[in-house]
Amino acid sequence: MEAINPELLRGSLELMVLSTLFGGKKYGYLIQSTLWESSREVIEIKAGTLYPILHKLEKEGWVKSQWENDTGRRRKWYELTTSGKKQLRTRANEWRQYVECLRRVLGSLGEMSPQLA
Amino acid sequence: MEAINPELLRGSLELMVLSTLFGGKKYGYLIQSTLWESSREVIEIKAGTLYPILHKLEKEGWVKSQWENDTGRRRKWYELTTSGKKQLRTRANEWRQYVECLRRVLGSLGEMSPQLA
DNA sequence: TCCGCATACATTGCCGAGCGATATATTGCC
DNA sequence: GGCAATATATCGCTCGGCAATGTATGCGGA
Repeated sequence: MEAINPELLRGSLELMVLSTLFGGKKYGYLIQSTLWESSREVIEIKAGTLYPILHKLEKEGWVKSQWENDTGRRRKWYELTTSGKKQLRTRANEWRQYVECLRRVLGSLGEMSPQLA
Repeated sequence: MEAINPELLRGSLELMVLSTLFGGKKYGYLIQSTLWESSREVIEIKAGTLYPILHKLEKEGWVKSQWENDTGRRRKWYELTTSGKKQLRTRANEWRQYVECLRRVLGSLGEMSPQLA
């Protein structure tokens, strides 16, 4: 018995952050609001979750950051690195595989009384 | 800003166990192997995870159990209750909504170099 | 016969994700 | 002047999942 990467049984927030940065360079607070909107007001990543994730992503070399000093607001801009894009591709594929897997496991529920919501 | 049930950001193992029991009455070890097969050798729920889940599901009233005393092997059979079926329906819908949500968030990745795996 | 493996259930303790709470500082509006 | 929104950061808690461990039985092969 061998199994899938157990990491993605747990959260997919890192994936979402990486994905959001794929849309272009962003700072923390902007990542929060972008994610909130792209998920149609569903995913509300908390500050206490987001910043530690960003620090980790940087430590792993998947993003690089730069402080903005010119304008008034103090902002730290994050950008995907090459290895970050690779990581994103990997994670996205793992996610798709996991979804497909769950689809199979839940397959038999098709016959369940199909009450939506 | 309001958000979805944060529980399913975490694991979906309870959902999988409930779903497996929808296929009929089963004992712990059989749930493990059924899940393993229905997921095509991907989901390997560990004993240290499964049994605490089953105890919790019973405590919540979503399953009921009965010890098998006739045959040699000592087995505890679990069965979905009515409220358990309702719970399963709810959880399955939450899962589908979450998947749809992620699909939207990852939507922009469609243009990413489409290397499979 | 008996050793080892699969079966079968259970509990304890650890790890780590996500979050609430809190802290700090600035901008903009009423 | 005061309050909300913006912006980043850290600490400590909770809880899911799992490795490790314990116990016990049935079965096949050497």
